[in-house]
Amino acid sequence: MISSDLLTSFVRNERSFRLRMIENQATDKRFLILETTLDLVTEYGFHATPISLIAQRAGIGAGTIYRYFENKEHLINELFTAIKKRVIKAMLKDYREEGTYKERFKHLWRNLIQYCIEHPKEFQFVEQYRYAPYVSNMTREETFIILGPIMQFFIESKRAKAMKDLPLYTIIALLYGPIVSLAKLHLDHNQQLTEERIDQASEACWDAVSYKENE
Amino acid sequence: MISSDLLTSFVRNERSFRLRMIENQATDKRFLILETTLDLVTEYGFHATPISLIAQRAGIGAGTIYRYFENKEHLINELFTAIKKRVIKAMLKDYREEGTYKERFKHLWRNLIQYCIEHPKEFQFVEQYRYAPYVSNMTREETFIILGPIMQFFIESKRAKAMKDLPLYTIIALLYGPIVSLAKLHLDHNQQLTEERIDQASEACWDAVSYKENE
Amino acid sequence: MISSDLLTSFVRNERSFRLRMIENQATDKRFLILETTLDLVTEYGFHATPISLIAQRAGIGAGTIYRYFENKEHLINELFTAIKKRVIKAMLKDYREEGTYKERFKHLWRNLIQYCIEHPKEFQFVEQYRYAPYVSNMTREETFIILGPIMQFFIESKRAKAMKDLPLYTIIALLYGPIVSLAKLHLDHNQQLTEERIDQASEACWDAVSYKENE
Amino acid sequence: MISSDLLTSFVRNERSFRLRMIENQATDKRFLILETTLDLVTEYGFHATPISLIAQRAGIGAGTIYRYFENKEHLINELFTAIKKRVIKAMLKDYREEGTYKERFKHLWRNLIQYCIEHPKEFQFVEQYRYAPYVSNMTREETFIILGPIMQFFIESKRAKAMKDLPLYTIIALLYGPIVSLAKLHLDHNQQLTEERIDQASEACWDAVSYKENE
DNA sequence: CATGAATGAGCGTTCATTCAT
DNA sequence: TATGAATGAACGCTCATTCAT
Repeated sequence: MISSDLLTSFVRNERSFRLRMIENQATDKRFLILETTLDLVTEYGFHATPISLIAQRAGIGAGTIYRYFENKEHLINELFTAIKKRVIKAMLKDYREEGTYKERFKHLWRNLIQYCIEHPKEFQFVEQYRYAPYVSNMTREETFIILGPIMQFFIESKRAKAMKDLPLYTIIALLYGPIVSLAKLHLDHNQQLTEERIDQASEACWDAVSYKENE
Repeated sequence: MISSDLLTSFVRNERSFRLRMIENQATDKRFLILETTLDLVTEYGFHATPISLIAQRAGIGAGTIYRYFENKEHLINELFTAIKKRVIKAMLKDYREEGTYKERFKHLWRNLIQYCIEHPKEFQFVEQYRYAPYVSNMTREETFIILGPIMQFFIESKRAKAMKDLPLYTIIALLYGPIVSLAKLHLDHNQQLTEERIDQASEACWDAVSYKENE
Repeated sequence: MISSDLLTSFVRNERSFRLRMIENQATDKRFLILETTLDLVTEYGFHATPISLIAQRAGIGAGTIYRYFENKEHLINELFTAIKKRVIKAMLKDYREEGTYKERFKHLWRNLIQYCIEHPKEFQFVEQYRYAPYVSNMTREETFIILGPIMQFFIESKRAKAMKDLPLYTIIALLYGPIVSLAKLHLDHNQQLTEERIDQASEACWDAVSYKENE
Repeated sequence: MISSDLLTSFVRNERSFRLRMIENQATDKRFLILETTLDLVTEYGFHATPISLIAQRAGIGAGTIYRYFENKEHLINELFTAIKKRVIKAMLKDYREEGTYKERFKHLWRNLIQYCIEHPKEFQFVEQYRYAPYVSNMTREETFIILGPIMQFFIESKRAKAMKDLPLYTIIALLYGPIVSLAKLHLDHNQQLTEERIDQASEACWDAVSYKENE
């Protein structure tokens, strides 16, 4: 005979298990919709991927999408934010605040370009909708908040005279710009961006922002 | 009585004059449509600018646009090509194959960023539709043909050991990438990209692609 | 030890009690749905009040409504009938078959207009859906059955020469029509329908259907 | 040989003829849409008659409707106003400011009920949408402006002591209410509203608003 | 050649209804 | 029995494109 406590406990666990299942199912469906949207929007563009197609490809009803996202614009914005977070996370992967500034820079820089190359859809999506009129400003501002740690690195590097005393915006442009261009050229022309080339480019970028004597 | 030859000649001239007029009118109308499209597409985005609005703003009938462009996609593509040509032309403005490589580089680089800043609509348009799925690949390849002279400069610079021996793609990415990023930040955040900052950035770009000892 | 009879009886009572509870709960829920529907439909109109909203406002699940009503149309029809019954009941409140015909008429008439003014939602609902295509004819015929007692009054009044010998339909129109119009004007224009004005109007209505010399 | 004046005149007439044709075509199409809408909305109700059905029944494209009406709501509102104007016009048909007040009243009253009976669709439409939430208030106010002449009649009648000194709203309710009720009953129950019955009813209405001694 | 009225396919979105839990 | 997530048909509306004038 099972003790009443054990039974109660079982029932409670059973319920919380179910709740978790339901929650997970919902999360999964959200995720499914987002990923399907990413696929299609990258392939066809925002306006050429009707909600109905997303639903079809996701294997769900069109109306279901509206249970998870207020409308198409919100869906895109959430996808945007989700990807941005992944990008930042990837960039900071295995990053430690140790070693020379150059080493730390190269770590971050390579993480980022690696992600762009390995996740072409995410990269294309972000680049395509970066300044599209229907990506809300709030989303763009959010970006800056999550970018905080990286900004901190730049500021420190400048203070330590490892980097030139350039405005933050200039530094970002000098480092992020080439990544975008390289990734675009890589993906568009299907030409191999080898380890060697990535290294060359990262060295060149460091040359752009660092003092010459500062090796 | 007028000689038949003269009359024939007059008639021929008359006709060719008319043809030229018509041609010019036609050219003007093409131009008018393209410029109006640029204005509207930059402001509202491709899918938010109906053909009817372009016609209205251009002061012509909607059907007329279809006499000059096969359809909306072709219109965008032609606009894309037209702007690209203007960009290259602006980049090569006052460019002479004289002086040091650095000087020549800085001339080209500044010409380009200057154009982007002074022609925000053209810049935004190109950036926005650069990798949009409905901009045909042909157009993108055409770009490379008109970019010929600039490529030539890079090849020469490398040969003269003024530039590092990097793949052309890498060089383009290192120089063009920051321009795009800077211009975007400038236009988006309305923060002044002063002469000083432009110079700083161009110096940094040169540092990226040139040998350190190579001043 | 309890006698088996008593136990049986207890169980039976227990069951019938439960049944009654369930019945009451069911009745309550039906009522709750109907009232919520009335509120919302009056405020937003039939097609602007989704089932889901009714469910939400009623604090129940959307599916539950379908346990009580076959579909939305049936729900409206039942609401219609329910309100009609209330109207008739209100009209006959404190009505006695005594006094002069005029007095009795005025009692009924005032009861009716009073109800319309005091229950604007019910009034509006009935008026709005009176001849809507989706209110079934059966419902309208039912009205006539419950209107029996009032019809009786008209017939008697005519027989007693207190009322003109007009067709029943004409009498109804002459008495009910002004009530609807007055109530509509009252509710729509928020102008006070004072006791005095109600009395004036009821007198006028009596003048319409009674013989002049018949005071 | 035709004189140049005549030719010019012909051309001018020709053009204006064409313009008129175009104008008429447009007017005709507007009218066609309005009448088709009236038919369908009366039959099925506003929300049960999709734009697509109106287009189909009118033999035009769905999009065409939007060239003539901003949206569905506007279409309904314009139909509402158009019908109201017809009603007022019908009411004032052959009306002269001569004869006794009673005669004049009966003329107006009979005109109105006649119109309601002879134009059941127009009548039903107005009654159905009179206080529907999507009929704008402006439209309702417009009604009062076109009703001006009739209001004038009431005011004069009261001043001449032909009518009781009742508020205007009360008079309207006493006279218009029965018309609506009679017409509804007539149309709903398919029972003949004979000349005799109409006369009886109009007499009764006059009794309602006039002084007894005032024959 | 230029026009713009007409078209209708196709979109985003809603919501009555179902059904697994 | 009650729920509410899921569905998908159906809606209002837009706009690229055509074609009679």
